[in-house]
Amino acid sequence: MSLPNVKRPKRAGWRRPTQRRARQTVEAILDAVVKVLKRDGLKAVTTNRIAEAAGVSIGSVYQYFPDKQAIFVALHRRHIDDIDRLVATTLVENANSSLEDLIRSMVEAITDAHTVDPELYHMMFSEVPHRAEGTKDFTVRFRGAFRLALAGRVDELGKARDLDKLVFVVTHMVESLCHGAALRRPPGLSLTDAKEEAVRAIVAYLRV
Amino acid sequence: MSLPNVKRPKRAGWRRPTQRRARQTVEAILDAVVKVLKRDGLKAVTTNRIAEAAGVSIGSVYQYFPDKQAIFVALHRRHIDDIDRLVATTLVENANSSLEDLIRSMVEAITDAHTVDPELYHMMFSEVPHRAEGTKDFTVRFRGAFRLALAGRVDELGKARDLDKLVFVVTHMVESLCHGAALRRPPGLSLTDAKEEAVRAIVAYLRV
Amino acid sequence: MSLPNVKRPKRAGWRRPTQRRARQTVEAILDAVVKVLKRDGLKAVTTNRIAEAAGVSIGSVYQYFPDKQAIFVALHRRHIDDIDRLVATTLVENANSSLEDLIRSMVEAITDAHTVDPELYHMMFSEVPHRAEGTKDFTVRFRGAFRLALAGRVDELGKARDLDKLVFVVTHMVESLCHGAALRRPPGLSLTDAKEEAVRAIVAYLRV
Amino acid sequence: MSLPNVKRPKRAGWRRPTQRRARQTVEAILDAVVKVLKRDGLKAVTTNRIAEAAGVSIGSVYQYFPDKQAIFVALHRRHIDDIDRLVATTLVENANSSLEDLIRSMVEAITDAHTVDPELYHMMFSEVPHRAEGTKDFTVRFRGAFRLALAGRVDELGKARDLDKLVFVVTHMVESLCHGAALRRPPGLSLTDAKEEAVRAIVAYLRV
DNA sequence: CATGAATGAGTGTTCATTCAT
DNA sequence: AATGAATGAACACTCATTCAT
Repeated sequence: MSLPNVKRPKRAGWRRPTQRRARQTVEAILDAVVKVLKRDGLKAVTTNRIAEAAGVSIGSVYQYFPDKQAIFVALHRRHIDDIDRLVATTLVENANSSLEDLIRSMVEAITDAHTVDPELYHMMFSEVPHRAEGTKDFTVRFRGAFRLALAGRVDELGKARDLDKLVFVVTHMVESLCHGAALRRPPGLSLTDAKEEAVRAIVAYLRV
Repeated sequence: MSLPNVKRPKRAGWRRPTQRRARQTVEAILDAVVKVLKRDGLKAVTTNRIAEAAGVSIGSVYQYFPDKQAIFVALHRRHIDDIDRLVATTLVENANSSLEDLIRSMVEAITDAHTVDPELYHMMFSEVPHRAEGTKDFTVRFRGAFRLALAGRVDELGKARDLDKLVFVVTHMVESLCHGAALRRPPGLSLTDAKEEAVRAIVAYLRV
Repeated sequence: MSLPNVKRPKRAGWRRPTQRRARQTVEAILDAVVKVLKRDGLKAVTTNRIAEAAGVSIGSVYQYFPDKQAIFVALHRRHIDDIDRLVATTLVENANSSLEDLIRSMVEAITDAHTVDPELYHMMFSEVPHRAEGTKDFTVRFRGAFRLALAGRVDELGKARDLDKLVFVVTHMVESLCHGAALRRPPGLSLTDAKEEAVRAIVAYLRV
Repeated sequence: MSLPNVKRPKRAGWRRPTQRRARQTVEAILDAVVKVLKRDGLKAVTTNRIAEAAGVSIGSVYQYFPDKQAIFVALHRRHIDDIDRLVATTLVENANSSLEDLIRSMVEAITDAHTVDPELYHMMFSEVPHRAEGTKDFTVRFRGAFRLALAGRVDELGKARDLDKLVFVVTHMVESLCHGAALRRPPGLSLTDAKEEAVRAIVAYLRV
C-alpha cells in the first residue's frame, strides 16, 4: 500500500519478535485504512472497520494508537516519509545531471507517486490537522532539498537570483504541477505531455 | 463573510418578501458555518450548532438544505462564485493591459482574496468532496478565462505554443503561487516579494 | 417509584406543556433506572437500557442529563428530597408530641421508607460520588431538624447536655437503627420489635 | 495496607516456597487495589491497572482470582478479618473490665481503625455486593462477640432484657457511632469527645 | 507458573435528521 | 413556514478475560 516505487529498506539487523510483530501490526492497520477508504469511501473508515480490514481486533488497534486521529497522522507521516525519501534519492541520483534533467527526474518521480491513489491523498489532507508534527518538517526538508540542488547549479540559473524566492516558487510549482499532472489533467492532455510541460515551465523560470 | 473586495451586486428589482427572507436565511446559515468553523474548528460544525449560530431553528436549516453536505457545497459555490467574479472582473479591467500587467493584476487579486481568511479556505476545500459539481464548473471557467486571455495575446507568447498546455500550467501556477503567497510563505519572504516573484515566474513561462 | 408514603405535592399552578413534558421525561428516566436495577441488577443499568425502560430514545436521555453520572446524582437528590420532606413533615406533625412520640414517629417513618427498596439504596450510594452537592446539604438539614426538635424539649433531656453531642449521636442512631431495622434485622427479630427497641435506645440516651 | 494496629501473626512454620510466593502475590494484588483506589479513584481500578500496580502480569492476577469481583471479595474479607481480630482481642483483653470499660475499649479500637483510611472503607463497602459470603459471617461473629460480652454481664444490664434486641441495637450503635466518629464528625466536635459520647450512649442504653 | 499481546462484546455518547405542533 | 424535542443508527473507545509463548 505504500508507494510502489519507493524503496523501504529492510533493516538487516535483528529485532525482537515482539517488535517485528508490532511493526507488522501497525503497517497492517495503516494499509487497512487505505484499503477501506478505496473500497468503501471516507465515511466507511471507522475504527472497527479498520480493525476488521487489518485482520486484527479493535482492541489491538488501540494497543498501537491512542485514538483514531493518531492513525491518520501515522498514515500521513508514512506518506511524507515516502516522498521525502523519493526527493532525497532523486537528488542524489542526479548529482551530476543538468538542471533540466534533475527537474525532469523530480517531476517524473513525484507525479508517478501520486498517480497511484488520488482519493487517499485527499482524505489524508482532510483528516490530519494542519500543523501536525511531521508536516512542517517536511516542508522544511522539501525546501532544503531544492535549495541544495539550486545552490550547486548557480551557473545554470538566471543572474543575480535570490535563492529564497527561487526555492519558494520552485517548490510550489513542483508540488502543484505534479499534483495537477497526476490528478487534475484536463481532458486531451496526456500524462507524458503534462509532465514535460511542467518541466519546461520550471526550467524556463529558473533560467530567466 | 464573502470576499470583502468582491462586489456582490444588489438587485434593484423587487422580490416577494418570502424570497428575500429565504435568501437572507440561506446567507445566515452559510455565514454561521464560517463563524463556527473559525471559532471552534471543523469538528464543532454540527447542524444544530450551525442553526444556533445562524439564529434559526434546526428545522429551518433543513427547509433550505436537503442535508449537511449540501450546506458545504453551497458554501463552496459561494466562494467559487466570488473568485469567479474576481477573475472575470480582472480580465475585463485589463482588456488593454499587457500580458504582464494582466498576470500581475490577477495574482494580486487572488492572493489578496485569500489573505483574509487562511484557515477557512483550507477547511472548505478539505471538507467538500473535490469532484463536487460546482468545483468542476469553476475549473472549466477558470481555464476558460485564461484561455481567453492568452488567445488574445498570442504575440506576447513564445512561438508555436499549445494553448491547452499553456492553460494547464498557468492555471496551476496562479492557483498554487497565490495560495502559497497568501498562506505558506517561508519566513523572510514578504507578501509583496512573493507576489512579484510569482508574476515573474508566470510571465517567464509564457514568454519562452 | 418514589417513596410511597411521601407526599409529593402537585403544584396547582399552570405550567407550560414543554416544561411539564420535560419533568415527566426526567421522572420517567429516574424511574427507569430503578426499574432496570431491580429487574436485572446493577450491571444491566446502561444508558441505552435506561432509555428503553423509560420509553424514550437514548437521545432524549442526553437531552436532559449531560452524562450517566448525572442521572444517578439526580436519583440521589430525589431520594434525599423525599427523606428530607419526610423528616420535616414528621417534625411538624409532632410539634406537640412528647419526645418519645416524636422519636417513635421518626423511626417509623424512616424505617418504613427504607423497607421498600434495599438494592436501590445500595446502588445509589455506590454510584453517586460521596461529596455530591445535595448530600452535604442533607446532612446539615438532617442535623438541623433534630437540633430543632431537641432544643424545644430541653426539659425532657438529661441535665446540662451538650446539644452538639446529642445531635451527633441521635442522628447516627436514627439513621443506623432505621436502616438496620429495615434491611439488616437478625432472624427472629420482627420489624415491629426492632423499631420499638430502636425508639427505646434513643430515648434512653436522650434522658440520661 | 491492612490495619496498622492489628497484629497479623506470621506463622513460624515452614511453607513450600511456592505457597509463600503465592501468598505474597495475593497480598501484593490486594494492596495494589487499595493503592490505585486511593491514588486514582474507583473508576481507575481496572484489572490491568491492578496488575501493573502490583508489579505482576495480568495473567498472574487471573492465576489467583477467577474474576475481578473475587479480588474485591478477598479485599473485603481481609478487612473483615482485621476487624474481627480487633474485636476478639479487645474482648479478651477486657475479660475482667466493667461493661463501660469494655465498651470504651471497643469504641476506641474500632474508631481508631477507621481513622486511618476514610475513603478506602467506604469504597470497599460500596463496591462489593452486600450479601457477599464473608460479610454475613462477619455480622454473625460480630453479633456473637457482643452476645458473649453481654451474656457475662447480666448484672450490669437493665432488668429482664432480651439479649437478641440488645445485641441488635448495640452492634448497630457501635458500628455507626465509630464510623461516624471517625469519618462524619460535625465541625466543632473533637474525636475524643465523639468517642466518649458514643460510649455514654451505648452504656446508657444497656443500663436502662 | 508467568507473561502480556490479543480479543471483542459492550459501553457511553454524538449528531444528522424527522415531524408533531 | 418555523420550531425544537425527539429519534436512533452509528461511532470511538474500554477493559475483563484468554491463551500462545
